[in-house]
Amino acid sequence: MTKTDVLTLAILGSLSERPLHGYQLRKELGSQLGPFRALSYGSLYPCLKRMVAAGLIAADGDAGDEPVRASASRRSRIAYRLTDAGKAQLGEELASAGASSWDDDAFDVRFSMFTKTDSVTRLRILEGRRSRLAERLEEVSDSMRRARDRADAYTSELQRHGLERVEREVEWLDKLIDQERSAPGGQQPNAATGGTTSRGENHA
Amino acid sequence: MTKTDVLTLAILGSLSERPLHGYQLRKELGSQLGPFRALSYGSLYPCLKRMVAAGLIAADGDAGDEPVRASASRRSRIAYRLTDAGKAQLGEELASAGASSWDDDAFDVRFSMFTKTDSVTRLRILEGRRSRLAERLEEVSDSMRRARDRADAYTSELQRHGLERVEREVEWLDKLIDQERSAPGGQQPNAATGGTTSRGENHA
DNA sequence: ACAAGTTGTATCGGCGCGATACATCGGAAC
DNA sequence: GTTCCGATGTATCGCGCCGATACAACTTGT
Repeated sequence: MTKTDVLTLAILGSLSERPLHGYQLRKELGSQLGPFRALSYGSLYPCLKRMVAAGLIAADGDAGDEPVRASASRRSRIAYRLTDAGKAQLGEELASAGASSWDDDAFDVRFSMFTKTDSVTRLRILEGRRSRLAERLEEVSDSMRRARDRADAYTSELQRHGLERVEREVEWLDKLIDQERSAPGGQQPNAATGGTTSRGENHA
Repeated sequence: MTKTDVLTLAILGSLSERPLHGYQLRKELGSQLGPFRALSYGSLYPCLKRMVAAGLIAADGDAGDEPVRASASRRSRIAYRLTDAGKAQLGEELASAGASSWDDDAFDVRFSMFTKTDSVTRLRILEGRRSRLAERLEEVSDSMRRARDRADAYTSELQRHGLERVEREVEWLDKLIDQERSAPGGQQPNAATGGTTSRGENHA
């Protein structure tokens, strides 16, 4: 119920913009989350099926993507669109900020949908992610201290590098948290939507 | 045959030091590759079974780990040790430097076993990894250039950060490659260990 | 006109993960 | 002294994800 898996959430997000079929969806998500971690069809299509079965999305015969070439026998394609249940689920998910929002695999997805998220939730997720990373920092340095002599130079170097990588991400998050605090409304370079965002309770 | 999967390789490496049972193995590997990506029993035990079936390892009744408390009914544990076939497989794998040595998930494992690897192979793996990362760099900047206006600020920021991360790793590799070139014998980063490191056939 | 590449949907086997279960042992609490 | 908790230890189940693969129709280059 409350356990929307990451891929489902990502698809929900993409389809909220416009209907898409599988192939497009894959490209979209692939480049959204960086070209690495490109999602495979072996996960996509089964996931779409699950979502249809769950009533979150519906399959239309075709996507209204290319207004040109109206008649003739179009290549077979299946366009998916959000149902009301899907929209509801997405909204619910976007408003939430639990541990599942800052796990390794989930954080990127949530972050890439931040324009659809209100400022308070954004901040909560950013901070949650930061504290998760801080835990890791502890674990790694502990582990390095403990293994001081036992570990060979290459293993140590690997750990050192891993530690550094996490430290960098913490710095990145700190920067983002700062920005979010100083401009909670939804201030983005090229999104001039003067919308519904802040009402009442924001600002910690 | 030639397709040794990553977990198998990691286990082969750990067991080459001394016999271990599952629980120890998990800790060992977990801290070797950083405390994150802690390997689960749901993969470990099945993998051990596969390896036994393949003849790479053998199961003894007990590990000779704690010389104290000789008698009595020891807790049930199964110590695994490498067979000759396992040693051969490990040796073969360590001498090889194919694409499977610098994939995302495999590289760390190979790197953490570098003390067991000769200098020429080390350099090949390091350079292979570097060029893989260089490809990614290209892909990401392409993707960012292409999505210039379409992407919202958060998605762009995510991509920018991803790019930076890859750049950092390339720098790290460059440093390592430099060190490896200037001290091919078995010299390690900052290890003043005049100790146990190289014995036997080092230096190609 | 024909080949080659791109778009598009779909499944299969296998593996890794999280959850879970169940036993034993050491030590701390009371 | 006994009771209970947490670490040690082995094992399995379901399920999601991946890589490989197959197949079909459209598009473009030559």
